[in-house]
Amino acid sequence: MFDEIEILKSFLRESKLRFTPQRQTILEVFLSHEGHVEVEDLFLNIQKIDPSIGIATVYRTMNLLVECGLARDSVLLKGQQSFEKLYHQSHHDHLICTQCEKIVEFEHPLIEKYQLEICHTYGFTLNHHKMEIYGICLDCQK
Amino acid sequence: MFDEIEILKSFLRESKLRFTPQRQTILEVFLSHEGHVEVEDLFLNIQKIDPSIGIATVYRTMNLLVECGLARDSVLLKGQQSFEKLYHQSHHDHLICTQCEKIVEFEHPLIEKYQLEICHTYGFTLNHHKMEIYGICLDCQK
DNA sequence: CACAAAAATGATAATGGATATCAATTTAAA
DNA sequence: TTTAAATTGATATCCATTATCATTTTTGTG
Repeated sequence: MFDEIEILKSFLRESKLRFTPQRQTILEVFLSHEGHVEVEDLFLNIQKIDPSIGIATVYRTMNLLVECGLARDSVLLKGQQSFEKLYHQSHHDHLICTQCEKIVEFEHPLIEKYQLEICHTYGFTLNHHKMEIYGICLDCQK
Repeated sequence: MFDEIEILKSFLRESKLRFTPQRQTILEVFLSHEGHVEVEDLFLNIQKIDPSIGIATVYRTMNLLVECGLARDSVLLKGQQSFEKLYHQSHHDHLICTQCEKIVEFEHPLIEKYQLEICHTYGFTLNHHKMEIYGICLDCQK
């Protein structure tokens, strides 16, 4: 919580931008969400705290959070733009139920290893990866 | 080429829809593309063959192709809707250069194996998966 | 503390991709 | 051939996101 605000502050300082109450509120509400957040949900929760904040500022600020590495675009929900936390999150992949759209996050160390192999084979320098497995969860199988 | 048209035809028959010249043209142009196609590119190439086909028909037909399993939404390019072939394609994952956006398709048998393990752990029935590795390709490293 | 310059904000207009509408055309089947 | 249903293309509409702009806020300087 503390760290993230410091990261945003120093990013803004370096870019000659300003740390404003609106930006703080938006960051805090974003951090309070687990997993993947759509802009709409984010906006609703932000307005509970400060109804004067406009949707344009939310979009602008979320783009800043992506730039400074605190958030990234989540590619799970196609219709709307959505985000997930990046900093202080252990890397995880996604198991997605195709029926109820439940999302489970998981880690598998060997997948991390094989992606290195693959990069080597094709001469790529590894950056990051995304893996999504689609299936039907226990609840929906009943 | 032949198979795909038969699949579309029988899907349309079952749904009491009709196989039209426009739908045939759109399917053929779609199949002639390798990898991931944006609607815009698809539309341009369709118009070279039949300039009277409208953009609405392209969207409508692509949705039919997704419904009958010949295509699926590609999640690589976020801005525009884009598609990739599903039928007669061996399953592959993607290696993406974050600099030039080049896409290399690869397969790794062990990844197929570990996703089964993961599904078992969480009680999911496996459906399919998607994996994307991001890095910098040889050309861009120079 | 006051003041000027730069940046941020909120309201709203503009944009652009995707979908809905509708009159005209085409198709299938009787 | 005739009729009902589906399809088409043109275009209006929708809606998420971005751009614009007048106003407000912030920062830093004297």
